[in-house]
Amino acid sequence: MKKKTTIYDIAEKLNLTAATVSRALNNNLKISEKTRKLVQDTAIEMNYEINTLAKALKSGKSFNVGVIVPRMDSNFFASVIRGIEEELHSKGYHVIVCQTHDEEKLEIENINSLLNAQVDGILMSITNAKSKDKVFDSLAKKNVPLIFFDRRKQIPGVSSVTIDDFNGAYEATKHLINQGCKCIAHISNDRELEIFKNRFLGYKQALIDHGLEFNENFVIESRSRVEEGRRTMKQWLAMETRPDAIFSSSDFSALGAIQVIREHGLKIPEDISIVGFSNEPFTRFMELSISTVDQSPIEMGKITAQVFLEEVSNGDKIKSEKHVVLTPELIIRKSSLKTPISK
Amino acid sequence: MKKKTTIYDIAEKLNLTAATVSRALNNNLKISEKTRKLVQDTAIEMNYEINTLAKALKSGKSFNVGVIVPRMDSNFFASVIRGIEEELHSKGYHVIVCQTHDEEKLEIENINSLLNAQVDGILMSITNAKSKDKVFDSLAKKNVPLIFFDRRKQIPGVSSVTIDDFNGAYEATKHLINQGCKCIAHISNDRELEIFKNRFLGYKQALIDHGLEFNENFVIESRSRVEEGRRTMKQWLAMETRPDAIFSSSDFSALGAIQVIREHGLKIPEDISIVGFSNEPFTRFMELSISTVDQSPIEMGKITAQVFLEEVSNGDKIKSEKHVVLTPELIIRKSSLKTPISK
DNA sequence: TTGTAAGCGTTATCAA
DNA sequence: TTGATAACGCTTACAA
Repeated sequence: MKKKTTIYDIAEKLNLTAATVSRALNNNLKISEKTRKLVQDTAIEMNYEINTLAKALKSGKSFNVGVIVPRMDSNFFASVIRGIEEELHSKGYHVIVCQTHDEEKLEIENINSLLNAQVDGILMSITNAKSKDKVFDSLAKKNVPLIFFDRRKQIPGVSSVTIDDFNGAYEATKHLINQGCKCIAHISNDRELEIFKNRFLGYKQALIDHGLEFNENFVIESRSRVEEGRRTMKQWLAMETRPDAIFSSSDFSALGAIQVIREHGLKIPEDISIVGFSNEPFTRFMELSISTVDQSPIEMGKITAQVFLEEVSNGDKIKSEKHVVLTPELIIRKSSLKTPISK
Repeated sequence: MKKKTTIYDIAEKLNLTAATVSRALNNNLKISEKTRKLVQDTAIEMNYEINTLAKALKSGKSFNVGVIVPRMDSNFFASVIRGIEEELHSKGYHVIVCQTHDEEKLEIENINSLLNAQVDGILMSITNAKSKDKVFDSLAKKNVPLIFFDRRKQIPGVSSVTIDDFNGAYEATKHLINQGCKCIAHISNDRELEIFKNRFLGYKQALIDHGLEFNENFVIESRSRVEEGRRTMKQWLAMETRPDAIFSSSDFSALGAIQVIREHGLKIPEDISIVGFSNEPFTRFMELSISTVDQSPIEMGKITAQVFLEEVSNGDKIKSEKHVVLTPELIIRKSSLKTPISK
């Protein structure tokens, strides 16, 4: 029970040749119905299973794709990955997931080792936009499709799937303004990355459009983590005039801000209103549910996978970028609703 | 810039043979220092990169391992995976992650498609213990190492890495008893799975050891999800005598229980005390922080990977099971501390 | 120390 | 419709 059956074993048993067996197994070619049936039946009988490694060597395709995310213990990325998997499994692809933990070094390592694993493509949410062009160049040279989702970077020839972050941020900020907030602060993040730049711009534009003053002191960049949200909020509470609302580019830093606000004895949403970003499950489950912006991650994953499949099927044709932009949805919860809806 | 350089290209350029190049590249063998250096230098110069597919075909190893988890958007599983990755990357392995979403059908599909992807081993946390022996048999037949972590099943010859769930549950329950709770309910889960059986047994034993009555009505099986915790808690609150403490086998269902308790106007921990399991980050971040049991997931991942590596290096020797059991740590927070420590 | 040649399991091309 | 053969890129006895 050790050795695996190959097409040669089947061929031998049926007095055929491996080529014929291969054809019969792959259906499509010119093969008599009789031998096809015969081959397929004995294949089952002999427990034959194709050796994907051999097939991969021959075809030059591994049917593995790499997915690189900053982390996978957030609902957002886990859901994107799920979407990717659902779309790709049925096409025979497998997904190798790597985490960067927001470390550029790990990101580069991941790309290289995925290349080394002969993946047919890399779908990624970039961690850090600075000067990684060398790695991306080598991807291009090797003709390995690269597709960004969510956190992207402008690279000629590289497609992306994102949401309309500007709009999501604009609507969130507008909502806070409608709630009567006058001094809205923004927890931003590395604005070298488009998503954070756009969230910032949407926030700023909403202020301007509604006649509120934009104040640089009320925008701080921090990473998407609870501790960073805490740090940022502390800075603002130490200022002489404190904000009366926070629009955070991340649910995690929003949560950190909420903790600090409460520790200072302030009330949410009365004293300070909050809106986060991503619709992480905990925003719904908190005693004080958190308003946020949903990014339809599963759909994002599926579409990313589809874009990848398109690029693969296009093969060596002239590369063309494709940019899909999904529409975000503002979800209003307790943390920003000053006039509660009656139960 | 299309075609990749192979060892033949290098051989040709240096008037050597592919075999020599291969040897020079793989260091170890008998090769003159001179040619080795020469080969390695030109390899770099020509941008040579080994074709892992060919190597895999030849060696019969893909250097991919499959990891199957119920879900990866929980900190616990994400951290285990991280541990596995950290340990395995340095050995040249890649990790293919699959989620079962607690569906047995998906689990079987995942196993099969990982086998199809020629993985060198499967590390998994099983979803459902019932009658899957066929799949596991085929793993054994193919000589693909299988290692369970956390959620395991007793299969002869299969190693596992778990925590001492009995002890974790015992300590958690004892803590509730020490807090003065008399009627402690237990949110269990599929007890076909050892971890849940053991948590149940630890809970029960703690009751018995401390002279409390064990009542079957206060043990309900539910899946590890917020909604399920809600459902379970509602059942208990509808009973004539309600519990004064809950020990949940999952942080997620503990959270659901907490929501329902509050919706009924009851106070935590005064009216009902709660302890969860897994130390998910949200248990720490809640306004009402949740007591829980830490399972050191990263270490669990690393050890699981080590056990895998051992099995691989053992090769075809007689199989022997190995069972590593880690010690859990009870973390006491607000949800179960009736006499708060002074700040 | 290096070369020769076979083989890993498939598929594609050409011929029969 | 089927067979023979080469090729994918690498490793490894065996020979030289």
